[in-house]
Amino acid sequence: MASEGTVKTRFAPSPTGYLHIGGARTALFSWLYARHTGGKFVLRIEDTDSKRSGREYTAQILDAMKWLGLDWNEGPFYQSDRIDLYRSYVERLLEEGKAYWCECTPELLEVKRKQAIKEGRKPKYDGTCRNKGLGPGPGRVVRFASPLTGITSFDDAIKGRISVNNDELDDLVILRSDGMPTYNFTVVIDDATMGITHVIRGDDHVNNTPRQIVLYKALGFKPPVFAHVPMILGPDKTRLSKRHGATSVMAYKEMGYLPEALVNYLARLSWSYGDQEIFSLEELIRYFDIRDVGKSAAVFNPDKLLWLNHHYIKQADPRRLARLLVPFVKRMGLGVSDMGYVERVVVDLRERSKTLKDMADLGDFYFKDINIEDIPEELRLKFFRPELGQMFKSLIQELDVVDVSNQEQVEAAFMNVLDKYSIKLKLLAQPVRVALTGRKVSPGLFEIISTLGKERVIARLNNALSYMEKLGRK
RNA sequence: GGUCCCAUCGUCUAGUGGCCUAGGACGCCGGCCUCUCACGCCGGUAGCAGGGGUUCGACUCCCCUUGGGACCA
Repeated sequence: MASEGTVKTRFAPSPTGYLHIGGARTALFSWLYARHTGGKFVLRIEDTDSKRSGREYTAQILDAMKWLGLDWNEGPFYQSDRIDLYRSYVERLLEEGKAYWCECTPELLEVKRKQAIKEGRKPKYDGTCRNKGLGPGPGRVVRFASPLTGITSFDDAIKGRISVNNDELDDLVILRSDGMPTYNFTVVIDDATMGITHVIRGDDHVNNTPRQIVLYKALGFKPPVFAHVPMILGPDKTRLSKRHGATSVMAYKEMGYLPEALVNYLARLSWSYGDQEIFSLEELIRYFDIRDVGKSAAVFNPDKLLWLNHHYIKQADPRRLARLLVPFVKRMGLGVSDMGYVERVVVDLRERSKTLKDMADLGDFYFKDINIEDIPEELRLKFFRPELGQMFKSLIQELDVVDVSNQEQVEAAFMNVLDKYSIKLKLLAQPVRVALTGRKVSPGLFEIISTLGKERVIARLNNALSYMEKLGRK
């Protein structure tokens, strides 16, 4: 029960698919505005189109909302539970003469529509049944008697004042012949009866708004504040869709993105706070205001999201990162036992991993044995030269007597070897790296050695050493 | 087609009539750091769609054009 003046926003997805990037941004703005004003945020599932709605999608949407951290104060409400309510309002409009039964068949309407277009007239309902005084009957629908003259306008909190001539408005169907209420009608009933004060939704609803406002008026409801947020576009400047790549929120989770990165990125699409790019959730709540939302559409930029993700990976608490990394490691078929170990791995890897997926890929060697056969032959021949054998042997001896968990001691062990043979670290570094990781690119050597631990390190160095010796004998 | 909306670097944006020789960020390019790759740091590249007004003065206000988007089917 919202007291007078308390903000109440909502997010009302229809469960016809996953929660996508655009929907998530709209939800985020609604949520932020509610949190910013100390108001309430309602979740409502618009599942009246039962043919296209799926219970599994509803669950997915709720999961995605939770993952993003967008919690709701009321709901989720399901429109399918409210059919009787909608019908009672249809009934009321009928009784008050503000709606009427219509027997025009879809086929007839289609003919008329084509005719109208041909003659250059607007293809809208011609009001044939408006004054027939019809009652219910098979195949009949209920239409709202929209005002024929005048102007409907509203002050959009983002776009400014928007006006439309009432003669542009159709006598829209509010109850289908199958007894189901239509979208434009149910939204109005829901938003009004739920006490929504600010309807924050996608730009694509601007044209529906005047139709809804005339309904509000006919029903005696006070229209809420409308705020239409601009679309998110793909690189080709058309509405973001699957063909532009991943658009489902949960797909980003699967790809190894952190929710705070996606939230931060999404918040900065059509919204800004001076020059600031990085926002904690607390800052977003503190600074967000619909007044600062821009009017124009924004192109989704995966590179910038990736940059933000990397930023948050670098910032994240290692314990949390370790926990989040595990599924990605397991997905590669590798096992994880010691979480303390994973934490150290994560610290080694985070500077150079933009996603958790990257981290798992780059750090596979922490979680599996590196046998000689696992190392590409090209690398073996290039780096495991027989003349390095002595140095490897010496390095193994040095490492064997220090505490490798201490990076300074590891470094000192290397220095001893380098001094002994009067060589630069450069000469030894890549061969050792390849021996330990099976690849040319990795975190710093001393870090790796510390993390891997003496046993793994010496085993891998020995593997490389015997390979060198074998090569030398040939 | 009709109606509605939008328009600053490639992209996200700051800018609300003089602070703009248009700022920041991503990306890109160059440099430094360096055991590889990164991180980091330093520097660079690039924009007010076009045309009319209004004004002493327009990125900022108005109009038109162009371009883009959405909705209605």
